[in-house]
Amino acid sequence: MRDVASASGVSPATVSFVLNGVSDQTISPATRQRVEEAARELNYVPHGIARALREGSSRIVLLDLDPLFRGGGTESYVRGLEDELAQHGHVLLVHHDSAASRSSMQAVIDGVRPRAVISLSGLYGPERDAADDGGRVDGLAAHSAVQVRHLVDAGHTSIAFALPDGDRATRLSAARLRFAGESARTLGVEPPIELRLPIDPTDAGARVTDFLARQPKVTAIATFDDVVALRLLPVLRTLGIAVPERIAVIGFDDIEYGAFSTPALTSVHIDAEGFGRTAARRALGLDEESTSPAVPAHVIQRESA
Amino acid sequence: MRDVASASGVSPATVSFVLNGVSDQTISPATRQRVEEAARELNYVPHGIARALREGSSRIVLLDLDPLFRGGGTESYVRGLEDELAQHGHVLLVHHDSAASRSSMQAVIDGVRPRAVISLSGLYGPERDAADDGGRVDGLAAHSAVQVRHLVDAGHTSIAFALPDGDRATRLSAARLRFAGESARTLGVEPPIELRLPIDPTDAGARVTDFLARQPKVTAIATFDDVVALRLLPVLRTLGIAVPERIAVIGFDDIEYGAFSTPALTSVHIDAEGFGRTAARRALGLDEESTSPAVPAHVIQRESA
DNA sequence: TGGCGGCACTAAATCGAATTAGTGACGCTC
DNA sequence: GAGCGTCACTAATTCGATTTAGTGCCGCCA
Repeated sequence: MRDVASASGVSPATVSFVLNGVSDQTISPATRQRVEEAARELNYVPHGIARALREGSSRIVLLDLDPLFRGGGTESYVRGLEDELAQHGHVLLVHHDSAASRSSMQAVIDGVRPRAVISLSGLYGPERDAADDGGRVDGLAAHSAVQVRHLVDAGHTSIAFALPDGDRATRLSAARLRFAGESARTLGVEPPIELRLPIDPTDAGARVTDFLARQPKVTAIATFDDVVALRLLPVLRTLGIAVPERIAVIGFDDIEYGAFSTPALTSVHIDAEGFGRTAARRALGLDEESTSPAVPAHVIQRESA
Repeated sequence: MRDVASASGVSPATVSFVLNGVSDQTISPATRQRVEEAARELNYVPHGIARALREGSSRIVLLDLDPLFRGGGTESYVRGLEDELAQHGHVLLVHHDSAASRSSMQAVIDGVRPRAVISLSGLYGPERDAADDGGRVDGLAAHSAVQVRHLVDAGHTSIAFALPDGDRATRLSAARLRFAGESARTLGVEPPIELRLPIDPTDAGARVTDFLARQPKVTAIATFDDVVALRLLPVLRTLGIAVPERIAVIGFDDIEYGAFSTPALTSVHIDAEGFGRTAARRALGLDEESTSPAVPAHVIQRESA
């Protein structure tokens, strides 16, 4: 900045005023132009660290991402966040919160002094004290409702909810199951019955056979996400269970491969990018938290439900 | 820091000396202890931004991650990086380099002044001017060789290399194809013939039928990764092509689901976490770049090859 | 012609740590 | 007992921007 100042024959303070467009300072057009030109000439870029020191926080927004959140629209969510932040001169950085480094989050925060932290990690616990996620969790509830409603509208009254077996995504899938239960209740049907699907297709087949024997009234399965649905479909096929005639299946996320399964997977499309944008705007304090975002979800109707 | 200084009755400089263990300063044990205690008491954490300003760069290492690198061991790679960096007081932050924000990378660098940047994005172009990746690319070449050698050792002399159709991962898959070609040549067989596999299984079936009609001598297919292999297997099954009898298939990455396909997928296991650790050590200048890391790959022999 | 207000800037403090150049006190030697 | 060296610290500068409190100059009015 000092170089720019001396190149344009003014003081560093003036350069700062010009480059930041400080409104309560009067700068003559001539000076303004000289400074701008000098800055361009020397291709000056503000030193983010110095600025952060003075301002108290950097222009970085931190996303605390649990491996839990692989897939499930997170990629789009990140894209939305990043784009929107870039539009306001901020930058998104992701901290991948592996179990080993759980404690490192504080170190990261102390190290970068981010403008805001968006934490998806602690979001599904009972406390919900993490930063605002752009309504993505609330959206999840609303979107679970869309999934269940599609089945109920089609006449199903006894529904199962399939989620992955093992402890990889327990908190998130527990939340989804809860949301599904709530919306079922609102729609006047029984809450979905939990069906944990093992990874091994043989085990899964046994599990499904057993499940359907115990729950003969079940005619539809909503799944945790499309990945589960795409594992479920071949299992049902091997068992000779017709989809959607005997059992209807609806996924969640609308991933690419869903269109190519047999039968093609009906799913719920979620505008994760929109949630990302909202989260960004809220993190920067541009939107009111209270205004609930109208990020819609809709059913992608294909063959399986 | 000033608080710690006055609490322990010394100057800020002394606090800095104590807390950073500056070696060419003599501090009396008594003082040292008083300072350390005061720091603990006030739970003082160094202000990363201020430190970064003084030192010229922050204790952040930036990973520039292209969506290209979804999967394929990247998750483990990140874990390895993060763990190793944490061990040396550094922190990993990931910049998700979406196409829209390609230009934002410079902004990020100016904003955080990272200690090092590890860029996987530009790594497969002809220039290779990006930062050291811990030998992951070179590893990729070596590991491609492992994949091809397994087939050659089993007596195959005419090999295909299956990669995803579409332009999502072109640069990376082109590199893999090249590496496979090189190792085939070294082993004295013809370089693998490219087979692009469309996502739609029907299209894929047609493509494979056509391919095998044109290349009747092909008896084995090495794939870009396990995901491609897991798409290929059902396609071959539908076409009535016996695996591994008529066509052997070997994947790459050793993902979890590979053990549960029919037939179970033979694959190459890669220690991506090890590459991450190496990349971290190199980024911090702890290892020589020249010492080639002995991060091994080995074949996970199952049924498909 | 003295005083006042506004314009267009500048000087200097500030953010929090790291670091260089000292400084006072003490011990030791000749 | 003057001089030197070591020990155990401290004062003050630095990093690069932002920001507050001025300052000099000009014009205008009484």
